[in-house]
Amino acid sequence: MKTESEPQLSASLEDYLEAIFNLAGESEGARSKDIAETLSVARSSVTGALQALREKGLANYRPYGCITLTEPGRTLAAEVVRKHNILKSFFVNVLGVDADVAQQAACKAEHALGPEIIGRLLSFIKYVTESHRNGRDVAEEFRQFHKSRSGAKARKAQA
Amino acid sequence: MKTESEPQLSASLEDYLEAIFNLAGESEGARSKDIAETLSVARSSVTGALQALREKGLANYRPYGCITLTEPGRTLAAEVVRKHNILKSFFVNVLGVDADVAQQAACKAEHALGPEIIGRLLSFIKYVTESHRNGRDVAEEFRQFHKSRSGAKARKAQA
DNA sequence: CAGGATAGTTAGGGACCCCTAACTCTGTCA
DNA sequence: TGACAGAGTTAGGGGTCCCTAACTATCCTG
Repeated sequence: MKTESEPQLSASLEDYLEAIFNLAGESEGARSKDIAETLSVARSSVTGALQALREKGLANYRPYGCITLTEPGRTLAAEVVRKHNILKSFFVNVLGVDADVAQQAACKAEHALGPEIIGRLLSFIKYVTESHRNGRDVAEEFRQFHKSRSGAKARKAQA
Repeated sequence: MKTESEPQLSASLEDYLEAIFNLAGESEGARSKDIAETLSVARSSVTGALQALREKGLANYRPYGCITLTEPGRTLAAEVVRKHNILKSFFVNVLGVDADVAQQAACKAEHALGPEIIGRLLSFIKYVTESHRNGRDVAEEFRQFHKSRSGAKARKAQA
């Protein structure tokens, strides 16, 4: 007997889950229209996704009703959000990328990386942070390194 | 006039491009069967992809003929391969992930990250490598850090 | 309460990507 | 040379995801 299979959520459905999680956090339940705006998608696409999420037991949804996540849905969404934040933090705080570039990249890459790499990335961020407290700021050192490198490149290109 | 649009290659077609690039490098032109094996895909799917790549001017292909890349195709493929290698190198040499896990993750993530982040990642690998030569091996330091952290976690979980 | 604005849904269709089954082509070996 | 094996293709179909257009429900305000 198998009431609920674990069907490897698609990247797209993960995005919907994440959006609902974020929107439902701010208010009480998400609105279809806001999900559509968040994901830059037509409202009708949201309806379809909600039906899929309901079938998988991840979202509480009935036509014209307000949208919340089930317990398993919340768990899954939280994991996606966690990945997202770890990636964004790595891009911003270690690599020194702009927040909005990091945001977009995290959104795409979060579907591609498994727990092994995500775990190490988190660990790495902690390592870099501690290096900062220990007076050997790896992130800052790298930023200097990168600046001088790319500066040299740019000068070369201009010649 | 615009003879050749640049249609944002899909992740799937990028994978085909990469496979052809790698296979054609080893011998003279790739074989459909080997592409199918490399990508774990049916042979008929390869035919479809080849037609798409030909239409985009990226692959030289005619039915039953041998498969090579055009000049623009090679350029694009080289860029994909470059991304792939940078990611894999970061996963292996900085994060200390197993080669095969890194390989798979790089394959998925390479489609998600833009030039800005890839560039910085490359820079970061160089930085870590130099830190090694300078007697302050960031990668090694991190591996120790990660080991002690995950060790502590494991011990905690066992208690 | 009526009617309009807005939100949400359904219907229908397209793009992409993959599959299996059945066919055709090609090269090789007796 | 003829026939077989294996490579490659075509036909047909399924799944996902998205869109527009048109319809329906809901809400709010006069």
